[in-house]
This record gives sequence, structure tokens and C-alpha cells, in this order.
Amino acid sequence: MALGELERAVMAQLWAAPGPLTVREVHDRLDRELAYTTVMTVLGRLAKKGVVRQERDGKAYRYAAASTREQLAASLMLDALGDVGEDRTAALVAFVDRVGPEEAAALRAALQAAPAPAGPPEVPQPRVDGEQSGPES
Amino acid sequence: MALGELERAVMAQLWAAPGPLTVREVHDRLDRELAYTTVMTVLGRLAKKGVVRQERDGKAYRYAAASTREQLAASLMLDALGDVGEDRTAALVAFVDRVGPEEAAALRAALQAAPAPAGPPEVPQPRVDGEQSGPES
DNA sequence: CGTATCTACGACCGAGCGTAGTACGACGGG
DNA sequence: CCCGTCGTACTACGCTCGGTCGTAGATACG
Repeated sequence: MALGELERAVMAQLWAAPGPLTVREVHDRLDRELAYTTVMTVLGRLAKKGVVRQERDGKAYRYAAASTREQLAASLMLDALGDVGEDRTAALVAFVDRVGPEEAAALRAALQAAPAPAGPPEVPQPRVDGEQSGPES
Repeated sequence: MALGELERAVMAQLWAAPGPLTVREVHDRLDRELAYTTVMTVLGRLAKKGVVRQERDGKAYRYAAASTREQLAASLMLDALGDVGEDRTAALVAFVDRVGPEEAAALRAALQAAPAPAGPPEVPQPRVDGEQSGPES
């Protein structure tokens, strides 16, 4: 479900803003010379994809990102992981092999922060397996 | 650069084979009823993208995957990581937060196996990842 | 020579994205 | 009351990509 170029630029504005933005606000913040309706179309498509939420504000709509950019990136990475591989663990090994030391450190820290390595997989975990239909939950 | 459906199916055949395959061999191994030229076109596009290598074998070509599926998956994940985020480490934290316990264990093991958290990344370490499409049977 | 293979190249279609125009309703100032 | 402004909804067009072939040219083989 990768986003296009303009879509990413729009998302960047939504993420950078402190709150929901109107179409006009997004349009004005974008550097490019775009027609107002172009931005509206993009925001509509983004909303249809579920990556932005729209809430009515009087006559106009306000748009906000449905998830943080980190969550979106994580979803995209999970998509990539599931797309090519059956052997997810092997792919993860190859992935770790390719990230830089900084990223490796981040992974280490994250793994330390969210651990569940204690019990055998007997614990009825509420997590259903590989499932990422929607961008986020 | 995500692959399409048929492209993935073709790659699966190449990965499953012990060695390079001709167009005809790929075509015969695919379950679908496709024209020979369709498979050839797909293999050509894959070669243009760099995910398969073609080597001449007399009149015909033989095609082999340019990298293992794990490496491809890792590359795709790197792409996703770089596409949306400036803050790669934060994205990785979110990613770890979303993978299951099995994948987390794989990450842990990989991080333990390939640690380089001490020196500057200037050390010209001989890269061990160069093995692609080796006959693994 | 005729036929069977291959490759090379082009073509068509549908989907997704970038871009925008037009139509239409609501609102506020003369 | 009329009109320009703002905002949405809908439609459209060009481009690229992926799936699917068709056809033409080279080549080997009986």
C-alpha cells in the first residue's frame, strides 16, 4: 500500500502539524504550486486508504494522520516482511544484518523494553498471527 | 520496488530451483496457464529491476535470482523504513512492538550473532552477505 | 526446406498516482 | 436580493507499472 510522492508530502504536513488541518492549510503549507483541488483529491484518497481521518469542522473537513509515521513505517515493513517470505525469521536475520549499528542499537533497546521471552508459547496470547489488513489498529 | 503477484510467483520458482532456469522451465513449473512470452516478459522485467540475473546458455538464457528471498525481504523492509521515516530508530521501535514473539526471538538472536556496537563504522569488515542463489539442494 | 525454439519488441488493459477542471451548495457584503 | 468566495463532490486525463500476449526475426535440426 505504499504511498506516492505527493501523498507522502501531504502526510509529512499532517504529522508536522499540532492538530488536524483543513485542505487549505495543507495546501498552503506545501511548497509546491498545486491546485487546491489536487490537495483535496489526495487527502480524499488518503482517507479512503485509511491513513488519514477526516472530521467535520462546520462546513469544512479537518484531516489528521490516522497513525504516527513510525507506526506507518512499521506497518509497511511488516507488509514487506510478509510479502516475500514464508520464513519470516530468516528474513529478519538478513534484515538485522543490513541495518547500521545505530539501528541495531535501537532494535536492542526496543527488544529489551518489550520483552515476553519468559514463558513457553503455551500462554494464550491475544495476538492473532501475521495480520495487517488495516494500516494500524 | 515491490514485486507484483506474478513476479513473486516467478521468483518463488527461481528460489525453489537448484540452479538457473530457462524461460521454458519457469513456465512449466508455474501452475497457471500462461503464454510462454508472458513468462519471458516477466523474467525480462525482473532482470531489468536487478532481482534476477540472466546468463546465456547457448541460444537460450538461464535466469537465477540475484539474491535470496530473505535478502530481498530485508531490502524491501529497508525501503519501507527509509520511505516514511526520518527517525528510523523510532520506526524500528514501533516495528518491534508489532512483531510477534517468534520474530522478536529471531531479532534477538540475530543481534547477538552480529554485534558491532563498539567501534566507528569505518572498519572494513569483509561482507559475508554476498552469497546469492547458491545451489542449496 | 519446413518446423520448432528462442529472443526481441511492441501492444493492450486495468489500477494507482499526480494533477486539475467543473458543478454545486453555503455564506457574507453590498 | 445578487454575487463573489470558499469548500466539497465528481469526473477526467496522462503516466507508470504489472499482467498478458502477438508477431517478427534468428537459429538449429531433421
